Amino acid sequence: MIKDSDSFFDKVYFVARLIPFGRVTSYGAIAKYIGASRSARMVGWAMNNSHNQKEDVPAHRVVNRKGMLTGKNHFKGTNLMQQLLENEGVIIEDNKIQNFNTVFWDPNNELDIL
DNA sequence: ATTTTGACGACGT
DNA sequence: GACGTCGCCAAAA
Repeated sequence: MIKDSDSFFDKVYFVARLIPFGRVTSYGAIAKYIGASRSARMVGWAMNNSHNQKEDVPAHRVVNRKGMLTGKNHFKGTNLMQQLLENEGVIIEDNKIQNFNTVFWDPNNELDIL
């Protein structure tokens, strides 16, 4: 479970790793869940830094609130992020998740069922 | 040390 | 709904 002693970044990584296969969430949703609703940008920054983490973070499952793959240029290839998502059954077209409403996973709504 | 730049998002116009 | 502003705060310049 998340402890208050965990740093902001650690919380972001923790939540990101909880995203189920084939589901996605938004930076803002994560930020809100960890108690920093107005710091969505920091979540994005955390993702950018996620490759430094010991355990890999499924950063490809995190998009902005519109469901657009704004961070795809931060991945190796030009379409790696999209590839990974489509591999999980997510429909993507023009850098945007088509079935966003169905694959969206909000930790605030679904994680607190624990 | 100061300024700019973002994987963002909520609001106001 | 498109567009501009503002808040947010860590890095890089």
